[in-house]
Amino acid sequence: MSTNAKPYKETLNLPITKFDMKANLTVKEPLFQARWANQDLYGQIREARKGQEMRVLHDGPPYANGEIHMGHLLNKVLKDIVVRYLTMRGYDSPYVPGWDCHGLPIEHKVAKDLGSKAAGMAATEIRALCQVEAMKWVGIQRDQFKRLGVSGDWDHPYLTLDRRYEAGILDVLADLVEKGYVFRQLKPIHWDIHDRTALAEAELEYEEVTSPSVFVLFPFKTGMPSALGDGPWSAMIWTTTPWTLPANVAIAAHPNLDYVGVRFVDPTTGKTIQAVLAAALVDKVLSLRGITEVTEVARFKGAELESSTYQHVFLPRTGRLVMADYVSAEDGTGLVHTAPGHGAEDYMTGQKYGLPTLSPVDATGRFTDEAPDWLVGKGVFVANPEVVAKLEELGVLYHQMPLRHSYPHGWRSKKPVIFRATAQWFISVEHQGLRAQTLVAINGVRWLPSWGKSRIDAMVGGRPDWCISRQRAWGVPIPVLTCELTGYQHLTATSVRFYRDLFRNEGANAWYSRSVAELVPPDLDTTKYPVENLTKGTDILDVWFESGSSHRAVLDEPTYGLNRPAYLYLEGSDQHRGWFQSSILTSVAANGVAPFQTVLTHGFVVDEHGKKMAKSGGNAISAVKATEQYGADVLRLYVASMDYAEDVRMSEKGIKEASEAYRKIRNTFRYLLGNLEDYASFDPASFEVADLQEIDRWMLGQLNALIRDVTAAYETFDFYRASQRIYQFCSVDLSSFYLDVLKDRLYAEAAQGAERRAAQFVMAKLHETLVTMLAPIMPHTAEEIFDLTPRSATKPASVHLAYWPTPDPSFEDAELAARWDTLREARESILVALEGLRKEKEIGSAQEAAVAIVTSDAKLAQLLESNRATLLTICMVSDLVIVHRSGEDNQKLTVHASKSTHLKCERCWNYRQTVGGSARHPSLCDRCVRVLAAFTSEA
RNA sequence: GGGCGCAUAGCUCAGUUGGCUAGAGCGUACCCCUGAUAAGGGUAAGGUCCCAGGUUCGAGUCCUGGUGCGCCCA
Repeated sequence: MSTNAKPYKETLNLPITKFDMKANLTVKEPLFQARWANQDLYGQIREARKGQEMRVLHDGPPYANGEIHMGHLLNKVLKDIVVRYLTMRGYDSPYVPGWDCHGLPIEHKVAKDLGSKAAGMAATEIRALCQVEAMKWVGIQRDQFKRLGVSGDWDHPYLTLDRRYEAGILDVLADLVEKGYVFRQLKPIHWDIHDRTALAEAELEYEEVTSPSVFVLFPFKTGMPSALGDGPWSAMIWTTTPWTLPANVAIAAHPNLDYVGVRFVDPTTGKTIQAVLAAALVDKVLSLRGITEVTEVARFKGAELESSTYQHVFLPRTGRLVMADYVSAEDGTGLVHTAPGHGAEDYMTGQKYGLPTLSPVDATGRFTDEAPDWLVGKGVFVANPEVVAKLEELGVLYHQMPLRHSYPHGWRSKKPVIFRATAQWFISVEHQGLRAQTLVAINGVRWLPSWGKSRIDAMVGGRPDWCISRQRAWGVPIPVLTCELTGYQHLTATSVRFYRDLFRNEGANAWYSRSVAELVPPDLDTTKYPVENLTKGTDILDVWFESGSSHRAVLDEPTYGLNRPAYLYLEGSDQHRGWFQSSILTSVAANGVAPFQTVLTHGFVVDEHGKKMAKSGGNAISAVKATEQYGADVLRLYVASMDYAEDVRMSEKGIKEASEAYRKIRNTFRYLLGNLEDYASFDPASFEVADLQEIDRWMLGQLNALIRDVTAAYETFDFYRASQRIYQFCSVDLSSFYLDVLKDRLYAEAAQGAERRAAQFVMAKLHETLVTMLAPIMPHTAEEIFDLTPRSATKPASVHLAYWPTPDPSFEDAELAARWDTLREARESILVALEGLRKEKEIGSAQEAAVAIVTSDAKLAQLLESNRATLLTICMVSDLVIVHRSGEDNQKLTVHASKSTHLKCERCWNYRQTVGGSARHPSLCDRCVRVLAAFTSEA
């Protein structure tokens, strides 16, 4: 008999499964995706949840340009996890992905490809090329998002270039026009005087140039700080753009900086000069002309200058001193020449103080007749020396010198650009208290993390009016007709709605392709403004206005089947300034309420050192390549394992660690499936709960706790808590404990016996629960597992149609759980003792050992004694005795382990006293003899 | 320069209202098993809790100031 160990092995119930240990995700995932597409799983889910409470995660549209990167992956995977979870919880949670298709980067790309040809092309032609470019990337990104396993209505996404969407944008605009939010105002923008075109920040290239820098004395008129005493005093300003002096209306100082009034003698003219400038810059400025003798007359804070006025040096204009935080004592004089028509900061300050925005310069960079006579018709750069000469002539030029500095140039013309004020369209944030209303609406939204609220609060609270016009071709036109004779501009709610309907039928291209006569809206009086005098506006809307209108264009659009307000907006934290803000502003202005109930933000993907991940930085991991190499489920598990509220660190090492975690989870399922292979034929209705052993009940109690914890984590979008909890459960509670302990029962007991069936009952529960709770994170693997799940007749067609698990109250047992804590502690001590024996080469497996526990704690001894059989089982040792020694002071237990003196059962490998008790099976223990007897009779 | 954040073992995370001899899993090292086997089990080592002050009997936890990193703005 000693030679036929093999036949005994064949009487064991060893695991069998078709579920491969090797995931092979890169091959399998596309197959599952194809299958889901074929069976229209997304449609099935919609159908299954029809009529249930709706929870819409409204997709923020990524820009249709370039391949997806890790930031996209993070964002889309988080969204998909949310949507899948909500669906399993029974909500109707549709997901309509979108793309932001208009805007500068695409137009810029097209213009670059066209080169010099672009100049002569019609807007319609450029727009057609832009559309092709945008749609190309929509296609590419869509495939890449789908490859990540993101579930949604990919065949019907929303596109901002879609006719319906364009109409939606104008619908919002019409509301805002109707309510009086939209107005026109001058604003300085970057202007290329060579190409006669407006430029965006992204179209500027900075190059070194030499400019004439001048120090100019502007005489104070009134309100100077009293410490200065009697005048005359001058404010000394410094500028590198003398040509902007005709537009000077103010001088800016920093309120907290120290300023001084100094008296010195001009070494050339011998005249005494009294000038005010920043205290920190006096020595530097005077040394420019070698002046060493100086008297400080007074010293004061910049704030004291606020009420003073001055006389413009060559214009009959009184300017005023204003306060600005951007003023520094780094260079210049600490007093900044301010021309709101010729600078971005100047403009902001001008808005704050209600200063006029002067810009007496035409599109070619020549002074208009609003400028002084001696400048009219001259180009601004040509005029620089003339302005300097004039200053000198007037005796207000303290000093001049050439300065080498970086200056913006047009990307195409390569020529220096200027700031020039042009009329732009704005949305007033003060009109009808829009700012205040928005702040109230912000207060009613749930911001996650909570600091998101203070962030957007500060941004909305401090933002200026919203400039919504752009001088570009690729976007939705601001549909305004201008009468060239009178200058009248027609933009009314009626006209905008007229174009809305037109765009809905023909798209925004109609504005460019149709004649003016065809575009006359019903409320425009052509007797007053004859058609021949009308021209079409060439401005388009800011793309943030476009995407910010998605609550109207998408959520309110019946064809998408969504609703408003959205349950959730989920984007990176940069969108507090971007989409969240543009959305809530337009929504509050148009509808009076926020478009979302909850706003969840995530951080940015950074590298392993916490540095930003950038293509140019050489530290970027390609999302597309990583997916091809590791599989979407691994990356999804990786994303789900990190707290995205902060920056998300991603590295090759991290992905490898995620792969290991994935394999551990996968193997746990493989083991569950391997032992459930014959469970399909088992009727669970015939199962007696009473057959469950104590460890099984304990396990089901643990599973309840797991369900509760994981559900709570999903509810608060803390997926990392969920995935880590599940992972540790698989590793600690299952693999290294419960499933390990279960082996003896699963393998050695009778296949159909109550002992093994009880174990399988628990394993089936574990399997079913875990696969459901993991499905949002690893949808492909979950489906693969679900396919192989026993009792396939009653289960849904896909795990993604299943419902979220709930704890089973019948397995709540606090007494049992507490007792098991003690038992597991005892087990820990026993394992340490076994390791000692192993080191001494006394034993290999635990089964070879016999253990004695000694304790002076009577209660503990009693508890252990009454659970002796259980403890024996969970430690997998062959023998166990508990000794209570009352005299000793070892309160804790002591473990004595030794090699078992029993013989090894050839079938179950336990060392038992009963081995040899059967004549028929002399190498087996009594249990195996009993099982074999039944086995034989069954067969 | 300003606003909003973040900083605990190699990695990912725990550490309620200040009481910690700072925990978990993974990874690592070593060992066992060979009936989950490109698997499984065990044991162990690993931290001046970013730095410097302060409050307190006591601070990873509170305050102040730095440093580094991210987003947004200038």
